[in-house]
Amino acid sequence: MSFNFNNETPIYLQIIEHLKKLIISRQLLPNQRIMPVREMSLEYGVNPNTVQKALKELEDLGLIYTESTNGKYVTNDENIINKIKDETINKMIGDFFYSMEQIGIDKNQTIDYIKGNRKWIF
Amino acid sequence: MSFNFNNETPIYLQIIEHLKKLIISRQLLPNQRIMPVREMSLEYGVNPNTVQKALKELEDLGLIYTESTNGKYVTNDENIINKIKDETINKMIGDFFYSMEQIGIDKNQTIDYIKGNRKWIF
Amino acid sequence: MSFNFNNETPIYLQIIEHLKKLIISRQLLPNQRIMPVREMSLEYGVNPNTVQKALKELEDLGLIYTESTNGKYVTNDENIINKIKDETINKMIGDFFYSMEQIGIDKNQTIDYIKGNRKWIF
Amino acid sequence: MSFNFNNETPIYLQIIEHLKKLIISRQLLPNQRIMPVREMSLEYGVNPNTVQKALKELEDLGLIYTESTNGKYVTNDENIINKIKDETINKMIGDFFYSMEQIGIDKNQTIDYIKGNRKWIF
DNA sequence: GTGGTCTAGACCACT
DNA sequence: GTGGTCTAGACCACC
Repeated sequence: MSFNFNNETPIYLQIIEHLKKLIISRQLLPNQRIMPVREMSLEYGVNPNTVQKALKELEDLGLIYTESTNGKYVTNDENIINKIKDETINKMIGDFFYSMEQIGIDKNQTIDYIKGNRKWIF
Repeated sequence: MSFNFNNETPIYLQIIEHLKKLIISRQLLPNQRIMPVREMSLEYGVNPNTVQKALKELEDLGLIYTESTNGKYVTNDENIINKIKDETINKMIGDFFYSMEQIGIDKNQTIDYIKGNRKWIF
Repeated sequence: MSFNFNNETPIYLQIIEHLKKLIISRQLLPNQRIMPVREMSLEYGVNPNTVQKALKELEDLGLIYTESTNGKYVTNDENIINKIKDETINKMIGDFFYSMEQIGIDKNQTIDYIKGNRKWIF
Repeated sequence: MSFNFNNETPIYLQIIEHLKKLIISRQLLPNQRIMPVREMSLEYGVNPNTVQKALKELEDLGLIYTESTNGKYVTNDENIINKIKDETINKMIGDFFYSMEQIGIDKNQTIDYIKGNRKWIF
């Protein structure tokens, strides 16, 4: 895995977001074992404590659970996953509308663009 | 004006993007005079050369023009403004869809979210 | 390389014109590596930033491209080179006719001189 | 008269070239009285001595003559005028061919361009 | 070692 | 006071 952090956001938050995305996009499945902290810290190229801090928060969120001495696993609580997924999606959509409003495109116009009533290329 | 730069992107590019948004959102109107380079550098808290570099690129883009010894002005060429606006919108929409795909939401699902066939809060 | 700049034209523009000539006259070939910025600045006897500015504009023109951390190279796009070459030739011919008109020789007379219907020495 | 000097060439030489052009292009006619030195120095915005030096050289060339106390006049010797005109034309044509050779266009190709066997726009 | 960015500060031309 | 150019020198990311 190659990974680039940006400098503005604390690294542990970036790791949280990254693992969140892996879980809600089903690249990490419920009850799947998560890579050990030490290994993950090597992958990310950061201090194990930083990874530990990120995993702690993910566990607080309920996205992972710890089987003591056996490692950490993705939750099998689909409700939690879907809740986080919805929150993530809502945030992304909200940010998107906000960005569009920043350049003078209101919500209805944005929806028009998306629905193709207005043309665009990408 | 208070302004926070992030560390990942060159300052002059952030200035370009900021001024671009002001122009395409009509917060700066065609033929409107732009703040002098030195003054703008104080506002942004950066070196005048950095502002100069950003404004030079905006002039290359055709978004501003210079009246020598008098100052710089927003272009009165609506076509240019609209072209840049469209490009900006397309990029934002493209980035948005890409981010959604990153968490496993394909384009059609994204459109469903936007159109409200799926619920969300923001 | 010894080089004399004149005082009327900005140095970076003179560097641009010089490199342009080297490229369109095939003294610098497509994909040929260009001297590093720092070294070139020593050759020209100017500040590296000045060279940087010139090379940036040549890149904007499409005459050179950058391989990040490796150096800068002449474009391999023959169309660009020929386009710039044509523009340069047209400008030189236009300037020449204009100069001749300044001393009362119109275009047809100039062509007569060139074709040798009128004699001259050089 | 508005006049811009460049910084590379001595001003008196630029004045010489300017007056030469006026004479050989027949904007100043044989036996026509030339503007007094003091007046001309005001027109050019330079020191009268500088104008004086230029006129002295033009007189050495035979392009003007002095009627003591009455002023200076353009020569009525058409041979001199034509000789200088030819020299000027030859120099301009030579310079032009040289510039073209600088970008890899030899004399025959240049003539082709001029005669229109090759296309150009201006 | 490579290009790229940025600062601090100077000087110039123009008006 | 305006934009534009230039220098000297620093730091960064990339490999």
